[in-house]
This record gives sequence, C-alpha cells and structure tokens, in this order.
Amino acid sequence: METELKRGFLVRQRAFLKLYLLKMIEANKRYGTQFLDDLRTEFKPYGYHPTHSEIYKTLHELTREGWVRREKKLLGEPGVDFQEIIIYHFTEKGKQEYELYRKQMKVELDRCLGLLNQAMSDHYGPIKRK
Amino acid sequence: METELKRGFLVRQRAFLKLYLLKMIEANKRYGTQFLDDLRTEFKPYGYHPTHSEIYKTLHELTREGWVRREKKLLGEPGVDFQEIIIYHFTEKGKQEYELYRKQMKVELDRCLGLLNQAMSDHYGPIKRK
DNA sequence: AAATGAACAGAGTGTTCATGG
DNA sequence: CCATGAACACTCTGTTCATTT
Repeated sequence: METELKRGFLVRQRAFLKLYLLKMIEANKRYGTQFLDDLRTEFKPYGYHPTHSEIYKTLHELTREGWVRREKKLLGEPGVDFQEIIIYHFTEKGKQEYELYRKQMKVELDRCLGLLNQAMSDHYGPIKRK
Repeated sequence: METELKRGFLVRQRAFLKLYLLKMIEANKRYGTQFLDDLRTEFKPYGYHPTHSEIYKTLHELTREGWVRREKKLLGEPGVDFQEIIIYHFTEKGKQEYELYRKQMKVELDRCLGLLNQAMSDHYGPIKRK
C-alpha cells in the first residue's frame, strides 16, 4: 500500500487515521460518519478534530488497495434510518495487511514518541515518571 | 508571530524546529549550517533528517518577526575559515517572545504526547512503565 | 567546497461544493 | 437534513537552482 509510514518528522495524519479505521472496521460494522463521530469524540481531549474528507479519503484508499470491500445498506434495512450507508468489511488480503500494518505503526509511533520525549527532555528537563 | 502552534493533529515541523533554533541561538553563537548539523546528529536515532531550507526559512522568519538580529562575520574573523557566516542574536523582544513560546510549546508537546500515547494504548494495550 | 538564499514543485490536508436519498 | 463524494485551494515542506567566498 502506498501510504507512507515514515516521513522523517512525525507520522502523517492519514497513516494515523488508517490505523484507527482498520480497527473500527474489524470491530463493529459501522459506517463513515459514525467513524468520524467516534474519532472526534475520542480525540476531543487532545484538541484534534478530524475532517470528514480525511476519513472518506482514507476509506477510499483502503478500498482501492483491496484491503476492504464495500457493502451498501439501503434505506429500510435494519439500522438504516434515513438513506443508504456504506459498510466496510475486510478482504482476506486486508486482514493480513492490517496485521502487518499494525506492527509497522507500532514502530512508527514509538519513533514519534521518542522524538517528542527527546524534545521534552531537551527543553523542559528530564521526563517525569510517577 | 504567525507560526501556528496548534494545527489540530500533531505539531508542525516548523514550530518544532523553531523551539530548537531559539535554544541554540540563546546558548552558543553558531550559524545556520552548524545548527543543521547539530540537529541532524541529535535526531538521527529517530530517523529524522531536517533539510537546510527548513532551517533557513525558520531563521528568516525569526528575523522578519524581529525576534533575532543578524550579524555577518567575514572571512578572516576569528572562527571564520572559508567565507562569511551569519550569527544570530536575540533582540529584547525576542528574549521575551522566546520565554512565552517555550511555555506554549510545552503545552503543545504535551498534547501531542497525549495523542500518541492514546493511540498506543488503543492499539497496543496500556502504556508500559518501568 | 562551504554557507546562504530563493524558486519551484509536490504532498498533505481542510473548505467548499455537489449529489442522492 | 444525512451520508457520501469530489473539486478546489491553501499550507507545508523538500528538491533544485543560484550566488558568494
């Protein structure tokens, strides 16, 4: 998949969101707008308010790369109140890619934490631990 | 100063570099290329290799905003081996702005660490402490 | 070759507009 | 009005080119 994990400085938003979306797709079968709402709620304490277009672009990318397939749910089906929605399911390829991606992102997030902790230590003294 | 501290997701590279450059200007009177070399060395373990243009653009911005003034050192002056270099000094305004900026960046870096730690916890279980 | 600077180009992302139910 | 999608525009940043010593 083409999404770059490493970019030298900090992890890209898209790569970060992808990790969350993959997890959400795996867990509960919800759809785009709900993913967005959930993420906004979770990140609110950190002042991070993702946009709907980033979510959709990430979902499109996952679809294009064959990690997930789309299933349309039409108005009237269970849980569909207003209009059609799109549910995402993993493909076989996607399951395997997710497993790998998750591992790679662990390394990447560790790297970013290292960089930020280094800056903390450089500018505000040693990191305090409880 | 116009550089945005917060951008919703993670801190921008420029804001991050600015914090380091201000500290280096305060500490030892060195010049652009040496700042770059020092930073590359320090961040090498984290796979981060800043570019010379980001460094200069940040220094230009600090100058434009009146936080620092430039002093040209000419070939032959003590420590100038090959050609002229530019040394940066704080202005009075710059000293005060740095103090403030440093405090703001602490908050911002804490926020970023919170976001990344949240992701770590969400995807790889609770944060391990020694 | 070292140091600085500027132009240019490409990636990343947010805002806005558009469409169908 | 909700859900999705696409177009567009702007910001950020890296690559390249230029100048001086």
